[in-house]
Amino acid sequence: MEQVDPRTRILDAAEELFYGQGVQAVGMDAVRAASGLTMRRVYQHFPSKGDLVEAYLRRRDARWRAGLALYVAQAGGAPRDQLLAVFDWLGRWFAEPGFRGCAFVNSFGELGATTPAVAAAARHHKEEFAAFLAALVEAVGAPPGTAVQLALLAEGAITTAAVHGDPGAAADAGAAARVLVDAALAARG
Amino acid sequence: MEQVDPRTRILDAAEELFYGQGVQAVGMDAVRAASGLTMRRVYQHFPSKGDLVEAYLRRRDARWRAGLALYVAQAGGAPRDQLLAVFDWLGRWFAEPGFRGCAFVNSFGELGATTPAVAAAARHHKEEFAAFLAALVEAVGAPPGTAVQLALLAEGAITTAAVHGDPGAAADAGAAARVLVDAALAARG
DNA sequence: CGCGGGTGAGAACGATCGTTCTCACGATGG
DNA sequence: CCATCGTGAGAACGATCGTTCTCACCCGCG
Repeated sequence: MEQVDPRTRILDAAEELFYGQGVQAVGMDAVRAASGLTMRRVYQHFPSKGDLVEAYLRRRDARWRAGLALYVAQAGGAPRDQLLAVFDWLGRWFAEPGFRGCAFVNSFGELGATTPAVAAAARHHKEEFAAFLAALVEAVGAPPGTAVQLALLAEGAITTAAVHGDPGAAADAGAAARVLVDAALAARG
Repeated sequence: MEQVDPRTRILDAAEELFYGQGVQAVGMDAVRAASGLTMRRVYQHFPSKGDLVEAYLRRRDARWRAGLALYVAQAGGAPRDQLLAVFDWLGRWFAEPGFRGCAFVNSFGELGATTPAVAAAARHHKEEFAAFLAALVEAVGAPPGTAVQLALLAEGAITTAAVHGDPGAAADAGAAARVLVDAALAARG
């Protein structure tokens, strides 16, 4: 029935478990069981748990940013609408079942101090997101500093929504973003 | 020489280790060694690691909020200056050696899904911080929604400063906060 | 003096983890 | 038909973890 290639099945299982419970809380045997494969096959594709963690973060980064970019692009309209669509997208993400905050922030807190690759993955993910915002902000015609501020809002919304279990943080952040963007545009004249 | 009471020594050791490396990455024996006590004494004060983790989070929450409140109170001046002093204080915290983000967010990511007490501690910490901000915002005369927005900025600054190792996030958040507060006052004006 | 209770120091225990190995089996090629 | 190789299934291994136990020792009280 499931003809998905083994690597994908392992990554799917790892992502669900690592994200949902934390990396250290999940044993390799749980990943094996959830993937429906044998231990041998798992280690054949990922020689160590560290490799699996890195692959999990890499794939999640790519998917997350692609999903955001797609949503924003389809939001179409004026650059300003695209910018604010970022916060709509966050709100949808927050409302998904099993949402538990940013996988990179969570991994960073758990392993960042001891596993440089995890810290680097988190930094990379946040840099890419900041660059994405910066491009949108530039299209709007606001100064780069505004992009940094919007990134802080988005970051805070992710964490707040996770801890409080309240997707409404996205709307709060979006409202603040609108004020900041308009203020920056007005100041620039 | 060290006549500090054992409980404090254990909590000091636990805080440094748990915060610096993550809770799961630190074994009870490391806490024992860092506290300079025996295993028996450690378990005498904290019957399980979970108890120690909860005590660590409780004490850190109290200290963190007391430090913030003290700084803001001493900043004196107009309510608006007190509000912005919050971000000064964050900047000083970010610049401290060993800063590694919010202990509660880190613990939440690591254990929140499996340990309800940790999730509750994180929620409580954030609620108290939000309430603190709300009081300052009310004193300024801005609407409550502004406090929520400032909380998102602060939250985002903490995470961003941690992941990028850049204390400048506090200044960025402070600048955004000033804009939001002034805009809210002008709108209410 | 003797003895009971608490202590220090660390070994021991059982569970769990990441990783590797065993071994019977099934497909493949000569 | 037989030798070979890779596989599935899971046991095994060594390390580490949280927690408890052992035991020699020291204290104050009879």
